[in-house]
Amino acid sequence: MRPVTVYDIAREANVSVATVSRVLNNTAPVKKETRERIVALMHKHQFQPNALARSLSRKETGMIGFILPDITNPFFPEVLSGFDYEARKLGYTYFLCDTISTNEENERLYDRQYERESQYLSLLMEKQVDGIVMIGGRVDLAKPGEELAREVEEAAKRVPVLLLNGNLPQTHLNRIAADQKLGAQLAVQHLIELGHRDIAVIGGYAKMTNTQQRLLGFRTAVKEAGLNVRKEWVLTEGFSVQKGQEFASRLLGAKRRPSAIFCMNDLLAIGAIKAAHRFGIRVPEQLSIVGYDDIPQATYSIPELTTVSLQSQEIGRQAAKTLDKMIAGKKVPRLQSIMPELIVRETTAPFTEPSA
Amino acid sequence: MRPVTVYDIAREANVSVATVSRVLNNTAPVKKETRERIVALMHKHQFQPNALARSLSRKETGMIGFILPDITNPFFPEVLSGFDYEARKLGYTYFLCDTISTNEENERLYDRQYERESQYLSLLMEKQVDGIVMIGGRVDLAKPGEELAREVEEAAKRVPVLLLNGNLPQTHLNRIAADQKLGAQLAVQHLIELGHRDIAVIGGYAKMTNTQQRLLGFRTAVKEAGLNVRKEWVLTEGFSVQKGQEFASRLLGAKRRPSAIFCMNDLLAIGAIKAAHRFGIRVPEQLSIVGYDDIPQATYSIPELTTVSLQSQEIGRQAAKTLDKMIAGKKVPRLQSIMPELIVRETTAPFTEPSA
DNA sequence: ACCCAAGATGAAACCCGTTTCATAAACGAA
DNA sequence: TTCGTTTATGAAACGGGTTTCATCTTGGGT
Repeated sequence: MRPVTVYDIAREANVSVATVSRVLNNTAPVKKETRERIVALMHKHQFQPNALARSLSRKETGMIGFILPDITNPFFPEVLSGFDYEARKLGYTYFLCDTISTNEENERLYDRQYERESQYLSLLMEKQVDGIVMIGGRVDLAKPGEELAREVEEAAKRVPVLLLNGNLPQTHLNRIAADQKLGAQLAVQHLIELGHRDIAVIGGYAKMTNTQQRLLGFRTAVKEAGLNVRKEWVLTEGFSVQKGQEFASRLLGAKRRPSAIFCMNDLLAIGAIKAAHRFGIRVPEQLSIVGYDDIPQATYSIPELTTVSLQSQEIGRQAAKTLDKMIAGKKVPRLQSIMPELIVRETTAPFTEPSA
Repeated sequence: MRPVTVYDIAREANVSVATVSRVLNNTAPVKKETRERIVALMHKHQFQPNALARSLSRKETGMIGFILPDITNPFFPEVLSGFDYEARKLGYTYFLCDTISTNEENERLYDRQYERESQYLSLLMEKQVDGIVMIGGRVDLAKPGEELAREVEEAAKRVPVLLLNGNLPQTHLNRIAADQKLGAQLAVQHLIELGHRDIAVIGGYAKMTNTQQRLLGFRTAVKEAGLNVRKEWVLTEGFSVQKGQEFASRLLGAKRRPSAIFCMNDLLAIGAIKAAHRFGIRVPEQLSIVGYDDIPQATYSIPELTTVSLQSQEIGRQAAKTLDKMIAGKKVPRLQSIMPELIVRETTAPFTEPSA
């Protein structure tokens, strides 16, 4: 059966479609009696306005595109859940756009991510979304090719675009980002206060803005304490538990080993804990570990992770609110900083001289 | 500036919009020369067809609604990622509909879930999605009120609806589900083969189909082995790490304690490991633990979790493929069963008499 | 009793594609 | 050369709402 339309209602109520539209949207006064008649008919037929038609003429859809690199990385569901909370309140629905590629074996490949982002960008514009938020991927690449950046800027001319936790150098797009440098500083200062002097960093990707920022924070904190950074204690290129385990094993297997490890995210930290366990090194008594992100899993491990909270949910919430303002044509600050916060749990302890 | 439309292209190319539409969709032969002229103009103006208008007349949108209870529960991103993979290949975009409520303090509330599901159901129909997939929530309630079930059925009359890992009694909706009973049996049989005779179960919600099925599997396996189930060793109502810790603490604090615990999901199992750790009980030497779901986090813990894999990604993939068929009007089996698989890792070991 | 503003409503245009139907031209077979 | 197909293309309707503009009532003020 054909769905019922405003025309059906209008005909049966002996009014024009204009009047039906008016009661539907409350956009002009309608005689009480007429209104009631129409409302009654709508209920009777379970009338549901066709959002496509409505959006087509209104030129607004209430739809947003949310582009992220990998939904199975627990950091993103956190952000998303904050975003969802506000977006829902504001009456938006959103398309989830995951840019990761997986092959038939479910292995995650990050190589075609930028291509995916481009595809989604234009797909979303065709779908006439009211706005787009991007997190990770290209947004977090320190030096994207001219072309990549231009595409995003091009999109931003047609529809509000908001970047989360990243940047696109040489563009001036609105963004919300945690202060990554500060976050790293917080973590490292904490270790230093505990008396650690031999501190390693693991993880991240050298090309990423966020990684560079965190590394910068690390270096700053270390230098401020009058210590220096040992090259072989800076291991990058990776963000997974697997990688964390690898990196930490390399550190712990060496003749001279650090007494503390700062990890670029919690997944790495979890891997580091596992590595320590394999080596029979007790955490935090013999090795302190700090993570980054404060994903829920940070409290699942034994011992629970000391980490830096990026207030992921908060970023998501702000994103929804800000994008809504942009859509409404209001001014919003070019950059909103989110303050990271150190969460001290169980993987850090005062430095003690190895008793052996 | 106003986006360019088929009319703009048509005018400039001195043809009618019909012809433009034809080259756009390749739906009828167009003279080569004309086609090239049009294509050139499209590129020149970066023409992007308005998906709303197209969908409005085509009566198909390429949009799907994906309703799930809580994206921060790592099981769902897994399913979603499989779904994403196939859906993308098939040319669909999807709305993510999270039905959880969060209050300002970010606490997750499950109380208004069914209400949310209803809202999303009608929202999605208004948006004219081509299909809807539902997982968790109402779909997993053993005895939904008449009204709740009817709503879903009502929706299913207008648009293909596919239920994942659940059921809606008294309706005959298509679904894809792992054999929950079998999964539980696998887990418990494994424990029994290891020599365990005192086995507890924790977690789940008594009202949920999945919980009931798993409980059934548990009971079946136990009885088949000639053992019996102790009431105080069946603790339900919860699915979180927190709850797992609570339940396990209760079991381990009692005078008589089980030698193995079967957990209704991995989160609970992680909680159980933590509890054991608090009690100074070694896993798996003194206590075997089996989880359920095989979320990625199952390998993050120390020791790594023995668990039952529901092949979450596979469920997601099947979902996309099946929904696509339904949309195309093809016949699909009413129920597709996914075989669970036991993944033996490190939290289970042969039973040994307490040495004390 | 008279006028103006506000209330109530309809006709028609508009949003931007797709699709049907009709017509004209080109092509190949008889 | 003629007829039946294809090929090529346009006019117009359609999908289902919103919105502008015009018209006709009413109600309140004086």
